[in-house]
Amino acid sequence: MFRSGIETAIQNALKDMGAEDVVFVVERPSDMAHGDYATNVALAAAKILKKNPRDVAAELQSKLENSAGVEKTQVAGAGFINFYLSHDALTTTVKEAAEDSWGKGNTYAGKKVLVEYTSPNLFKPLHIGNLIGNILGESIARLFEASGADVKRLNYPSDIGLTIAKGVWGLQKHNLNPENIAELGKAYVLGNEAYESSEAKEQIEEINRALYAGSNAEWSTLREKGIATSLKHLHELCVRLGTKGFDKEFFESQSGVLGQKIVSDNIGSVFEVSDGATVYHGEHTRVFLNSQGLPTYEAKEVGLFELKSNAYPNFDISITVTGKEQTDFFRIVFEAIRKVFPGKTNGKDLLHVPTSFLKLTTGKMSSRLGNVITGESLLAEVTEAARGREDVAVGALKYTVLKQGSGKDIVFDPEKSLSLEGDSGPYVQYALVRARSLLRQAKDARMENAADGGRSRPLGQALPSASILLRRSLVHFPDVVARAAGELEPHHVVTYLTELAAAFNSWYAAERLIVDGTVSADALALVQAVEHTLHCGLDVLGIPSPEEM
RNA sequence: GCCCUUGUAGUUCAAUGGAUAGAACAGCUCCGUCCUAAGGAGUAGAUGUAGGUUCGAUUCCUACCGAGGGCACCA
Repeated sequence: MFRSGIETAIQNALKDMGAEDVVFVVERPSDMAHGDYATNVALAAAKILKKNPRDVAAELQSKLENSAGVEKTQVAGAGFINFYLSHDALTTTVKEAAEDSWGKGNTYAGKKVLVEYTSPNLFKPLHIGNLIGNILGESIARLFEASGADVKRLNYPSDIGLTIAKGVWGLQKHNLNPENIAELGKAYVLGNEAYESSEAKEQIEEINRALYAGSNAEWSTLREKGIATSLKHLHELCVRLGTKGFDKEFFESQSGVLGQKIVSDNIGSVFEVSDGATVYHGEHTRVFLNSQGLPTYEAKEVGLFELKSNAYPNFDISITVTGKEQTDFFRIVFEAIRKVFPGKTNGKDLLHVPTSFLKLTTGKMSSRLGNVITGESLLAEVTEAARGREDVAVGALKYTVLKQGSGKDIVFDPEKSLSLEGDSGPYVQYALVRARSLLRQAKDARMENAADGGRSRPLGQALPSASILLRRSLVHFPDVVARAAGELEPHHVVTYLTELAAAFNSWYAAERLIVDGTVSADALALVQAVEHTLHCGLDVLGIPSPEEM
């Protein structure tokens, strides 16, 4: 990593100049013409040293010229110092990029990170919102793994409550089969309609109470069968989406009972009774136990924390990925949890990562259940558009979800389906497929050690060749992964991969790897580096890497 | 009413307080004896409004306008 070397060199130079406390960055310049790294240190130090920024830059420049891997430095603009990597440094990077350790950082080494995501309402058909949470959570889990953390994947399905009661009512009333996922979904929709129209409101509430109490064997059996069917279906869909298995699943039926007890035990210290309900007064007041003494979603979160922290007492970071409408809710609930469990939460991060809403424009999906587009029908629809390739469809879907910052709405037109060209998952997958195809064919070619054509390019002159641009893009992959993990923002990886794929496609159009049955060692190493980087990048996003398309 | 998030090309998204605001789709031009055209090259097009802080603001602050969400027994 040349960047950290440059940072250290700058810090030493600052010390010489008596300006140690200057806050500066070494970053990738927005334009490659400005070099491979740039720093604003002179601009930041100028004020403290009471000198002209360009003079400070010139002074620093002379002290930085011999940084590792740097061929040339340059003072530019208002006082930026630009660094150009040497040919040897790029060659070293290309070699490193083909190794297993590429893109594997250690910024979270030794940390235990819990990522809770997907967490559907069992009985309800899996909708697009569940899919988005699953996609984002999986990528965050993989980013932390790539950064050295010990990651535990957690799923927190809702297996008790009004939703389940509605489903049980529908199963019984309409004599539907709880072991058939389609009939189960239908039962929920019918139950929901009946509840909304108050046709069966009281019956369903009675079922709900009986399920909590376990007092009706027939209803409880329907519930258990439905849960088993629903979970099985969820796990199958996770496999299709490429989610690694969950390490643990916690259920609301467990967290509710626990939460109820913990909240009751903390009345007076953390919670108060108000109008018969047990509440927490934070930024605003939230009800943890309703006036019947039953746990609300809030109390269940308290119970869930107890379950999580008992299973993983040494965790460092606990991440919950859910819809962004719950942002305020979690702010207050985490605050309450910290008061209930000061010892267990001290020094630990409790984070909520909001998922986007998927806003549908006009248009219909071919199969619907109730008024909701199911995850499966969406996947089927996109697979059809992807010429029958589910791996390409999963790539397209995940790319669309992950390409923007989390929590920002995704506008989606089901008629147009998802983009399969340009800035899209298949675009990156296709670049990888091309690289793999080249590597397969290169096995039969003769190897030559001829130097790459860009070697003697005089800096600052002529347009850099496609292969030079490609090498210079490769350098930044580890930084991008580290930043994405630190910010919980997979979209940085998406943006980077698209740029790398574009640079590779330009190279592919401009230059040939195999000429008259021979390949150059340099060029082959470059293709191997690109192949490996694209693969690692897609892997961190949870997007499949196809062999051919 | 209070709180949170958000406003960038016709559209969908980028841009840790920095240099000429990047892509893609749609539009208009080109590229097919050649490693997979789900590709490549070119062209045109954007920071909601008004102030402020700063050497420098899409980014930070204030107000206004627009959009989404939340605010007591749902999850």
